[in-house]
Amino acid sequence: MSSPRGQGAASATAAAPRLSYLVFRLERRIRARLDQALAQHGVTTTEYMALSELRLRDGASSAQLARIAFVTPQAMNLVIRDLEGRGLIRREAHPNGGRVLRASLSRDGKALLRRCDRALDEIERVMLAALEQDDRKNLGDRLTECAHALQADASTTGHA
Amino acid sequence: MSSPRGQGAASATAAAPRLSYLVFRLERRIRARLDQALAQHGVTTTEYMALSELRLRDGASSAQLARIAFVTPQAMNLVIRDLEGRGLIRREAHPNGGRVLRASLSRDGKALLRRCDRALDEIERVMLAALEQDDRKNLGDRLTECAHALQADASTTGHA
DNA sequence: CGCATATCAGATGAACTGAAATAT
DNA sequence: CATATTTCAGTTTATCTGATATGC
Repeated sequence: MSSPRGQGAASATAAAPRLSYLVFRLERRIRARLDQALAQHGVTTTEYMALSELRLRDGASSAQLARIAFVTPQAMNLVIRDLEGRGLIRREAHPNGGRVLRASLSRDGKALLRRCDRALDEIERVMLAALEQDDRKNLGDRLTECAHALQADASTTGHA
Repeated sequence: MSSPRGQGAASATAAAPRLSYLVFRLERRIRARLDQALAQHGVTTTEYMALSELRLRDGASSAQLARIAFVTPQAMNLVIRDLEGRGLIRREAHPNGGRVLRASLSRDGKALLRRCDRALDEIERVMLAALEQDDRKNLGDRLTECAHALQADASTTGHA
């Protein structure tokens, strides 16, 4: 692959990459590095995501987190119970009753989350080197808007 | 500092979500819908990504695609050979020799890719409903910059 | 021979489906 | 009883690691 192929005016590619494709590709890139970095802290990326979500929604139940993350309650439960067993989160019965267990970050969990954040910050430092501060905020806002649009809209897909 | 907005003391949330986290979350949302949509065309999201990458880099080898996607050559080879068996791509020996097999989209592959694109466009229509045209282009450009920063920089990880 | 590609084979992990127990 | 959460058990799928063959 040493010779630069003469595609000519190939820049005008027939089909532009979809935004989703760009999201997938970037996710793959970040994940490859994050997996490696988090392993040094004894956490998987999935666990880190669960902990992060718990920071945003303290007291969420396993079932709630599952819906947020678009996985089955069983899958999330495995993660949550494991995190609990390692003392990174705590769970207590919901005041309103039911079988609901409200999960929240423990002291150790918060500390670990901070360490993971720093590892991720280092990755993002490289990733965002070329972006101005305004661009970063803008990027975050757009990503959030997109995620919300897909979350709220489950009805439009084909729900009666 | 074009504006005195700053985080101030107002929305001084404990910890702002990292951009990577927003990327992960959005990827999860898109994927949940895309998996379902693509299944109707008999394609997995991984396969769709491989086909899309092949559209951008016609004639790439399986090993090349693996590096781009950050997976092992074995994993990519399984996908590629399966796609070949289904007549969606074709492979031919590299003119320069070696064992390299240059892969390219077949007629059926291109047609399928178009159908998948349309399914994805429908998802993106919902996802991007709130974004102006300029925002979309900007979002795409930023995502691309980020991905490139992480691709080229594999060496910087350990050094300064 | 060294190196890269392609491919065969087994091992692993993270998700899923199904079913059961608990609690209002 | 109906519903929702949690949890147990088995299964599938997609990846990985290891090893082998081929071709400069």
